Amino acid sequence: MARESGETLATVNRAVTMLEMLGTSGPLNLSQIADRMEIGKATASRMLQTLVARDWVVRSADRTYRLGPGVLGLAMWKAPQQHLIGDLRPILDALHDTTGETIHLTRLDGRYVVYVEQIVSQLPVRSAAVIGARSPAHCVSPGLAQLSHLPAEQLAWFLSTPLKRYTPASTTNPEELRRKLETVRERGYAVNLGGYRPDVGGVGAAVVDHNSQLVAGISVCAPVYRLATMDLDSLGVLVSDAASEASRLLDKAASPHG
Amino acid sequence: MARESGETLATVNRAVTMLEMLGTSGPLNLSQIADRMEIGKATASRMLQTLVARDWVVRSADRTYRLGPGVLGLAMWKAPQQHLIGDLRPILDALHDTTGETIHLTRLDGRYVVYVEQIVSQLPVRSAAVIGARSPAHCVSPGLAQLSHLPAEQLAWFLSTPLKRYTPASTTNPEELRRKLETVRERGYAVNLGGYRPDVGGVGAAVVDHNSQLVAGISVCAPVYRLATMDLDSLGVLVSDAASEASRLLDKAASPHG
DNA sequence: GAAAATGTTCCGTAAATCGGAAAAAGTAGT
DNA sequence: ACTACTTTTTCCGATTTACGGAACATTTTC
Repeated sequence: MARESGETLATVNRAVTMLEMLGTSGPLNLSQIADRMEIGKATASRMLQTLVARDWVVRSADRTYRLGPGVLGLAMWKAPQQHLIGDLRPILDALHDTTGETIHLTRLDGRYVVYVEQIVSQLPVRSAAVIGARSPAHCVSPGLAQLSHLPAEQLAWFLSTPLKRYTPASTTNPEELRRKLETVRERGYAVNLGGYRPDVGGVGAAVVDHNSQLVAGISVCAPVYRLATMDLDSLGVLVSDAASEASRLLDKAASPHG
Repeated sequence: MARESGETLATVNRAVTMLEMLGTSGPLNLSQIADRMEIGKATASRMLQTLVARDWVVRSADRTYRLGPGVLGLAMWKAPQQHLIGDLRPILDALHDTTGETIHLTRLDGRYVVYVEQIVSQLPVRSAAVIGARSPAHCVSPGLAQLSHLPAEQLAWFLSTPLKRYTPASTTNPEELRRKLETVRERGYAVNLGGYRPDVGGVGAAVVDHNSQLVAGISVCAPVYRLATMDLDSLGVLVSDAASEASRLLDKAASPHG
């Protein structure tokens, strides 16, 4: 074989081909896989054993193979999240440039928001989260923004279980929270002033897809003392516009596949 | 290295490790990846190039790598496909029992149909496809049935590029094909007699969802000599009814999730 | 139970892959 | 624009790995 630059790894290519085949055509048995890939059964057997050992492929009792939780976990959770971050990064950057504050991208997870991505303020006093960390959705601006887009049944469930108090500014009355969320929904953004950490606040808005399904939250997060000096309406419009822009961007990214 | 049975392929293991790492900790640059995996940078570079070439990894302008649409695609294929086959299997079975011929479930993919599922005839002479294989949409009955449900712009695109001839029975004139598709649309089923393989034909109909969006094609496929002995109108109605039943079933299956 | 089909292990050997070093490309600071 | 530094890519000798045919083992079918 000629040694050319840019050649790709044959074994890796074979593994990718096998996984893609199982994805489009699985379940398949060993002979079918070997035939379609035009490789020896011994070769196919070894590769399948390797992928089975890693839970990337599962073998059933009927001796057929299909994709396993290892790769499906990547495909269904990890890859979409990375795409979300990658696609939305320019919008987060722009919002950070405009405000100079810490920007968060979050997703709603049960009763919490999870911090998926952040751009940290360079100001001397700033607020920052840990990626992967969680905050109670009803106490922070990105949570409120996302809750305001929940389908009614899901919101009813959320409001039916006790709302914990973290600070004097936490909202713990379900009816009060419901009214608050209606305001957030109409206005397009949510404000939190010390609802979870007494000295931390933010302004957040929800990113929804073309079916109005909730995708994520974008928020500007800052020390309360600095938020108090800002025109919160203007900031809210800024964040809400960023979220709308994100929604459009996600639509554009999705539609070529239609 | 000792040659032991049950050893797994080192290169495949490295690729799996890399992809999992990108999923968990991505985006990462080449040096980070090489350090964490304790492999040479040259090795990491080659593997990343391979995965980038297959769209399983994408490289950003900032020289970081993250999971790509290829991995994402595994989930997209897997989820809708599994659902589709499972739900429609009883309808395919019934059609096979009634006709005794080979039944195909296909999806339109660009200018081709892809064979997603099949039930093979037990008659001594039969037609069969390979799951995952493709046939040109304009030359086979499930393709014609699905093309007849394409939105106008997509059909215009399809007709604007040359229609390849595979046999004397292939339709290669765009206006002729357009008229044919109008007939198919009105009638509810398509007939192919040797348009792709000279001795193979079929009768197909399209499965559409509640928004009249194209989902799949169902077809009865048989040797031409046997099709010639059948009442093609009756068969067409049978297939068209099966496709309608499939559409109803998919609606029912879809609405609890709404 | 026998035959056929399918899958696994063994082993010689060709092919593939490795990593260090050199070359190329990219970034940051002045 | 230039320079220094960092990161990535390419080259190539050498080693390792992975290949497939054949033998063997297991499972399925009649």
